Amino acid sequence: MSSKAEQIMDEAENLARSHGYNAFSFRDLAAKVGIKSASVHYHFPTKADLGAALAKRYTERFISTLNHCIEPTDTTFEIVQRYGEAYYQALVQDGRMCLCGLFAAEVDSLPEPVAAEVQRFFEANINWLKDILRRDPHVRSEEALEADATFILTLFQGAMLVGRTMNQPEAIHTVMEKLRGTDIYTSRVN
Amino acid sequence: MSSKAEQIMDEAENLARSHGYNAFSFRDLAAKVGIKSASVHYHFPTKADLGAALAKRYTERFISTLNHCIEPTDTTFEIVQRYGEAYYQALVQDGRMCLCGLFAAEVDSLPEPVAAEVQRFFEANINWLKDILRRDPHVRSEEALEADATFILTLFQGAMLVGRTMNQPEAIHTVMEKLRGTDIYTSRVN
DNA sequence: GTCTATAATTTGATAGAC
DNA sequence: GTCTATCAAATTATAGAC
Repeated sequence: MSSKAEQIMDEAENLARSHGYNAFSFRDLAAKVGIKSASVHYHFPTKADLGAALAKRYTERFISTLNHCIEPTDTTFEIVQRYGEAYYQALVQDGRMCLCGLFAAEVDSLPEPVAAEVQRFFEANINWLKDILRRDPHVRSEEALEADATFILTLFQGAMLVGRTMNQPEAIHTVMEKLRGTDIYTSRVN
Repeated sequence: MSSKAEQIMDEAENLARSHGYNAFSFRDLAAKVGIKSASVHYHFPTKADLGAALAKRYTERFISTLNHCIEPTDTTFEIVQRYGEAYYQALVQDGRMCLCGLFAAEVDSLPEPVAAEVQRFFEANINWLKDILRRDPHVRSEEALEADATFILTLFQGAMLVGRTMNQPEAIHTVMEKLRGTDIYTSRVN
């Protein structure tokens, strides 16, 4: 991947995380990068190609970031708090949505390859959360793991959506605090 | 409001709840209704007018539906279950999103009057939930009311978003069940 | 209220020069 | 790799006849 392609993806991600897939054009994007729209097509033949590449890179980076901030001694509680904090930082640093959360809303009008990547993002999140919960001394059934992971994912996706719309990013911290009052942290130390 | 305008809104709502605001056109809509796009402009001068009218009607109907399915003897638990069930039914009956949840994702590319209506939808939901929680024998501070209402709203919005994307509407029931394991239902009877 | 016709703009995409 | 030039299609919206 050339550095120019990455630069294009960086700007495209900014636009997509603000306006969504349907509301940014190759011309908007080219203007941000400082090239012409025909040059964008050289790197990404179609908009679907670009969209799928964006969602894939976003997923890989998101999961990678999560993996890099857990220590073997961390409690489930601490890790899930950091998971929520990742959403908060993504929202508050530049006021932008989760790329795949936003794409998910548009899923019915997304080219199929892009929609598939968005599904993979959610799957990857569920699997990551299940792995974290599996480390927990409290043994859960497979269904309980799935349910707990789904609960955490949907809660933060919703909080991000509502928090951005209402210009209240703190909504993410609000639900993070309320999450303490659930049975998710059965083995919580403090 | 003429019956034709309502018919236009009905079809527009179907399209918008599938594809979002940016991915449906007056031509798509006119074709569904069986008229020409110029005739749609007669009823709604601009797309922003239509979008705002859609969001406003949706909010009023959503809150009205909620109000019509509570009985004085209902417990907080029962009412919040029905609140979640409203999301489930909206998703499973026709596979479509909450109109304002979808619009919320697009908020940065929405005409300002439409964005304002979407904010009002969330505000109305928070206020409705706070009123329900206030009936509860368990006394809460104003901040606790706000936090609990935000928690419930964001959870179901997120579950709807993820559930539709993954073709798993049951995700809403999953989080509904997990919601029982929180301190939201402090005064729950059963 | 609905139509035809059309304006003005934007969109995703391609051909071909450099 | 990037450009100019251009295309075909779609978009929001308006004017004016019926």
